[in-house]
Amino acid sequence: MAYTYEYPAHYVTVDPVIFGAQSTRDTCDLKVLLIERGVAGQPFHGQWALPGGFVKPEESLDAAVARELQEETGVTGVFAEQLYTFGDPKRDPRGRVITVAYLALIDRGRCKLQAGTDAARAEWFDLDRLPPLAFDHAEILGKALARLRAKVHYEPIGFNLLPPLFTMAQLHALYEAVLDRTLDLPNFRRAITRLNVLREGGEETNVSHRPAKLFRFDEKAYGRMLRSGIHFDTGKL
Amino acid sequence: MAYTYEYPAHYVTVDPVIFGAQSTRDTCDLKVLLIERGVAGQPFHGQWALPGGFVKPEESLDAAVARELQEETGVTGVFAEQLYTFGDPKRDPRGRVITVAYLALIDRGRCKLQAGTDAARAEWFDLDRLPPLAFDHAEILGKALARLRAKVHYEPIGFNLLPPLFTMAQLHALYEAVLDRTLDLPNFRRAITRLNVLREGGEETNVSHRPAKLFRFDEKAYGRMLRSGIHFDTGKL
DNA sequence: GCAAAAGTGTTGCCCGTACACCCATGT
DNA sequence: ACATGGGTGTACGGGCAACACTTTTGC
Repeated sequence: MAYTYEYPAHYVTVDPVIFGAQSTRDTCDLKVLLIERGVAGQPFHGQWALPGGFVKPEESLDAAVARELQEETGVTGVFAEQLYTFGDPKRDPRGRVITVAYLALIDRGRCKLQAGTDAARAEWFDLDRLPPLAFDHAEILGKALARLRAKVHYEPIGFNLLPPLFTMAQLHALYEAVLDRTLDLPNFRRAITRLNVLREGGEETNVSHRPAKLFRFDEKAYGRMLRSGIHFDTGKL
Repeated sequence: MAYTYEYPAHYVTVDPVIFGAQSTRDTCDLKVLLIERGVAGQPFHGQWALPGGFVKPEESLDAAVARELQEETGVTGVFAEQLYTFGDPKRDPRGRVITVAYLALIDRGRCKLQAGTDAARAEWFDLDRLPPLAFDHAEILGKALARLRAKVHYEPIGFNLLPPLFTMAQLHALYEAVLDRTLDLPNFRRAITRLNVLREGGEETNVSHRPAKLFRFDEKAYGRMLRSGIHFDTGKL
């Protein structure tokens, strides 16, 4: 290396907040993935925490998160976006650790939970029944949930949280779960349709009523929309 | 220290993108503060860059930014919010440096520019006449500008960029400068007034036409609004 | 009185909301 | 035929956009 610095170095971790949805025909429950800290002698032993890990020397932050996500969920290509960086000097009792938090979204149906190296077990938790969390992870989780709710209004979330083919009712149930309030289904349908980011993909079968159309997210159409400068905007939904 | 880690450490810097506005009666120009890298033998010597610096061991990220801002502008209490963290392993040729970028807003009238320890000089640049920037600072600046423009729609920006007392015309000119498009002044006036975050503070004098009312930002009213759960929303302005 | 800039009124239109209503399928 | 959920039509209201209009000062 041609140059070096005369400055102090810091430990840096990434902490993804992983929201997972599981959809049935007309319900959707949204949970968050936590791990139980399993190394005896370490602070917060036995408490629940976000499934983070240290950043390796030659690894970008995004790559570090992708690696952690793969280790925890067994799935690659999980959606994740950077959320906020927490750098209070006292946030880790062992010394200074700066953490870059991420927001990750996944369909729980795709996951095979695997406890990581320093976790006793991994589990999905309801958002209104969270255990006490280690470090400042409660604050991080709060910020992630706020971001998720804000995101709904200007970006096509949900498509990461659902299976590839889904019905309007499922998407509707997901939005209700995320926003924690009811949404008029007819109006929701029109609001989404207006965006032109869905492609039809067949129909339900074997239901004792009119079959629902199935949709898939049209990433190309979404890309075109962004490039053409038109804002994705679901209004107030 | 009771515990230590067996993991690699990283250098961490903060890089504020400092936007500064200068208002006359009916114009407003928005510029960004850059420094010229002044230490011979260091990479990007002689090029322009964001005025960042290393985070000290016992210092929070916010404190590090506040310190940098004070050093560069001579002003304390400058508005700054965290923007994004850039951690590509190759972003600094000397080795791995992770940087936490901040968005800072200030009234240029308050600034006394001071070149920092490793800067030859500091200067305000027009946004459409930027020099080539060192490191990945062009990307950081782009992200900061996008955030500033998005912020306008849901938060009372501008009040950090103007003197304590200002006219509607000045605020209007600022919004036009930030968004880089024209806004109907009568409608703008109503949109702002509806928010109830301004207090009247006298009138202009010595103008050869009807004097404009002067306003100041009412932080208490804004705080009350946030706590009561009402969303600040300027609509599409 | 006139010019110049501050500030108000008015109208049309779009879009979010609420809710009544029709459609397609299995039993 | 009827129950069940999928999907469409319609009418009301609030807010943004455009622009005509009135107000207040200095000269």
